[in-house]
Amino acid sequence: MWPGSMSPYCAAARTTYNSEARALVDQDYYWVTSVLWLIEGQSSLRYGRAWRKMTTPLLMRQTLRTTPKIPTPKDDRIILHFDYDCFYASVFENETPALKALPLGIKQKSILATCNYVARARGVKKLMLISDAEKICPELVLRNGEDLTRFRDVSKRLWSFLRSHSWNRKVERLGLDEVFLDVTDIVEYNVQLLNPNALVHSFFQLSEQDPEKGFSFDASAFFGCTIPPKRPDGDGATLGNHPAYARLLVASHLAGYLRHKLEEDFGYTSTCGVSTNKVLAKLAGTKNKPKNQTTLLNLHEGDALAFMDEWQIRKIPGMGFKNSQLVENHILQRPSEAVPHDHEHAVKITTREVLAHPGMSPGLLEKILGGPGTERGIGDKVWNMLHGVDNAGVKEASDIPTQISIEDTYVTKTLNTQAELMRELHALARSLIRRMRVDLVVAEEDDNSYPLTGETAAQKWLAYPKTLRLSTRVKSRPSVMDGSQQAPPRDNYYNRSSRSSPLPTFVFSLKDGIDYVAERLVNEAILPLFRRLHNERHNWNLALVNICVTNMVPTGNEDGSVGGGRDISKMFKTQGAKLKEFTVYSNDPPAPVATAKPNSLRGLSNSSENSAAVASQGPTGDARVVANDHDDHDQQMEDIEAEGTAMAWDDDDDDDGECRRCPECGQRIPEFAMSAHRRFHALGD
DNA sequence: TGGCTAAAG
DNA sequence: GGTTCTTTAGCCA
Repeated sequence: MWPGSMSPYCAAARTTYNSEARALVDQDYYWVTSVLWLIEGQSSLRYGRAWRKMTTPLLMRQTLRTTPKIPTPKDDRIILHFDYDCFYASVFENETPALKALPLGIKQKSILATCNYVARARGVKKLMLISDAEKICPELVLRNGEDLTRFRDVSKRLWSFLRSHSWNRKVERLGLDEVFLDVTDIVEYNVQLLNPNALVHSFFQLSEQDPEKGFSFDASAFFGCTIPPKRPDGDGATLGNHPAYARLLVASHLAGYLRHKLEEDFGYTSTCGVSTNKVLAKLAGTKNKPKNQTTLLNLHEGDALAFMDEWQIRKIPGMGFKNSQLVENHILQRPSEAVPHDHEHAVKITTREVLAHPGMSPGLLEKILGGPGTERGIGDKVWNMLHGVDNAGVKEASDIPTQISIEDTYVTKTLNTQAELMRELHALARSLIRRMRVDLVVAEEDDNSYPLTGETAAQKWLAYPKTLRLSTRVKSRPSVMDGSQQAPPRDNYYNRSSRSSPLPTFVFSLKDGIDYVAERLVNEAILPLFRRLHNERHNWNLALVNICVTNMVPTGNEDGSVGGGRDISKMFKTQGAKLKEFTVYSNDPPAPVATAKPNSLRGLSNSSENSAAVASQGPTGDARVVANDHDDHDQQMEDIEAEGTAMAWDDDDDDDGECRRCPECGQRIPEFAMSAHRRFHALGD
């Protein structure tokens, strides 16, 4: 298969790109002089160039005027893109293997979030209405996927596995079911290891230290599919004469191995794309789904472009609905009002058509897509993407999410009463605290360094979120009053409004139960925010409530997370300062006569367990400072309870004066919250 | 900080 | 009859 005349791979693998410089004159591109190229700052001595052939002087003038720059492909990286096959469905199938043989759909409220391939074979599609799906496939087995916990857990496990095979920690998760890996280093290392005389019996070393750790593979062929399909007789590029070829080939085997392990060890089949940047890897992967992989052989200038040509621009990651439609409207010379704007109108146009459009250039794209409020440099970015050039790096793995949020929608039955609100707020707050403890707390390995915790299972926070945010969305009521044609504003994502405040530090106490912390969070922080959003005491018509913690301050530790936050006592001091602001703010509107204290937790907060231990695990070990600070906060919180909360539903109070003692916990509960409170007891955890 | 938009799965 | 639940990122004032 390999001509004997080819040079040894080891030498070839070290060949620089200079030796690969080539001109592609046989495509209908423009000629641009290299001088022009240099003037434009696009010079590249390392890479070959695509020369665009100009056929007419007119075109030449046009080209020189608009100077479309053909982006320089940077193909010195190797990127893998993993996509777990119908992930949500697979999670349920792994829990209950009998489901594998049945058509399975995962629902979220009234829509089908996803379904397995058995269901797809019967015509069921993702994002269908449940009612439609059941019509098409009455035997469809449905599972509820509104609670994402199980998916998050599995996603994290699979991600950790992939991460454990990375040398550079560049392992980026996209959603729950996709992962990018930059494997340039590990692949390059293994290319050097290839023995040209024994390709069939190659060994892939997964560890630089331990040469035994790895797997055998056959380097005489690609693993999985390739684009273009590899002809058995070869097509010129070989392991010996093309470095990118060797890297992609070796990478295809790594991808195959990782996919195999994901399936064997975890039970998840996946699809993988192998290429030199994120966009290409992701697109390549979609060519053979499910349970397969595809390596894009973009070995020569123009290969990436040829690959991109066929794609509808809407399918290119990063090209969303809005931008695709703007481009299509321009190409088809269609006024933007001409297309139905309400529903997602399919954008059909392909990369080829866009690039063939007269005068197309980064500048023109900037004109089409740019403007106030839009991303700067969008023209260049899209232009590059259409050429298969994507310089975005794979982000380094971080254990710390930038934000944790939890929300629920109330589409059929909006929230209107305080009881309903309290019930939902408590439920959301409990989920949030649970999530914070799962995602932000880790076991502390070194137990003697924290004698002050006095706890058996030493745990600590990876990061402390500083900010709490509450967002709501109200469902617009059809206006009965005016018969005008004015359509009511659409109830969409963007009709949210939000308020934020510092996150009280008691949420970091791991000693207290979730319910207790959640209850306090609702009463002491979320309700005040709610009142800043809604003056009315009821009839808000809430269609959505979201609570979110963000603004993470890493505690700074061994795990490679970005530094800062070393000194925890300092961190709590800042929080203290913030909390003072908070207190002031809460009192800012002249506090009304506090006749009653709705939601007061005084009964509970007097109990001795309540004192503290917030951050007793702080790495500084400065217990005194921390504890003092915390006491401060407690005091402030008491203040807020006494005044802030009472202020909250201020003015004309007719019913909030009455509080009753809960027979179960003895807490004083305002009348309106009593039913919610009882349910709270009934639910247990 | 908060509003708003866009995109992703 | 019905569009879920998030996360990230960017611009603007």
